[in-house]
Amino acid sequence: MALGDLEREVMTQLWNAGEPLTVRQVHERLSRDRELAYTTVMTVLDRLAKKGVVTQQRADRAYRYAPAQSREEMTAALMLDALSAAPDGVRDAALAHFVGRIDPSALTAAIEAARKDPGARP
Amino acid sequence: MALGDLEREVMTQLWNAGEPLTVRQVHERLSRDRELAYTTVMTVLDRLAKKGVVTQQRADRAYRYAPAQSREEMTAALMLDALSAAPDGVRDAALAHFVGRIDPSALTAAIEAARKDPGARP
DNA sequence: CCCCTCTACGACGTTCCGTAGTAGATACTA
DNA sequence: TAGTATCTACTACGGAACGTCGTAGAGGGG
Repeated sequence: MALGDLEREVMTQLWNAGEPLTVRQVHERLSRDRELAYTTVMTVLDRLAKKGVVTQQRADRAYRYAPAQSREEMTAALMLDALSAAPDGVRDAALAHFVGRIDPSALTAAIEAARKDPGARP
Repeated sequence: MALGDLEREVMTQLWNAGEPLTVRQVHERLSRDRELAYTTVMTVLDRLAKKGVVTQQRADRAYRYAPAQSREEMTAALMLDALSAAPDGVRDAALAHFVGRIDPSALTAAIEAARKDPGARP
């Protein structure tokens, strides 16, 4: 699921917050950098919810929005999407190209981390 | 660079061909499956060229179009884009999630292939 | 009762993309 | 040489996504 620029900024706020935020809270955080109407943030959060990228929970009168996935999960999912777009015969070569471009030590660390963390299985 | 559906189909034809193709050739190949105006294919190829995803070379009167990158390279680049979109602190965890989801043997094969093939260095 | 805060819904401009037509240049052919 | 086929260049149009916001209406607090 590709996100727009503002949608990504909003997601960043939600991820950084670590807890569900209201529209107002997101708006406040974004307003530190840019000037944006309250309803703009509301629309974006609503669209993100309809895409399933964030979840809405009612608390008091206001909704609270939380990311449906962690930033790591979503990033990994996007990488997988890119890889799956290639046909079977190309995937191995594509994967080789990919690993050829990332820091080898980061890769081995990631493999180690993945091996001891069962939290990333389909 | 995200591509549309038809753009991706055109790229597939170019990649499969293994040599630069004219608009007419791409049109013929696509016409085996679907019905499409010649100029539609031309427009798509032109847009792909403007995006830098394919290169144009004039041969005789007609342009010949070739992919700017191999399919493996483009796929790897897209994966890298997804990874780079995450902020520094998240990349390692995202990478761990990613390697946790792909076939481990495919991964080790890719590492092996990347190690002995110098063709994927920045 | 009035105001403040929320959500719901609609709207508008821009950009991207699929799709295609027309015009004009060039080349081949009868 | 006149006509026809082939190419590119330019324009266009409709739909979807997205950034951006306004208004209407419901409900709580002073």
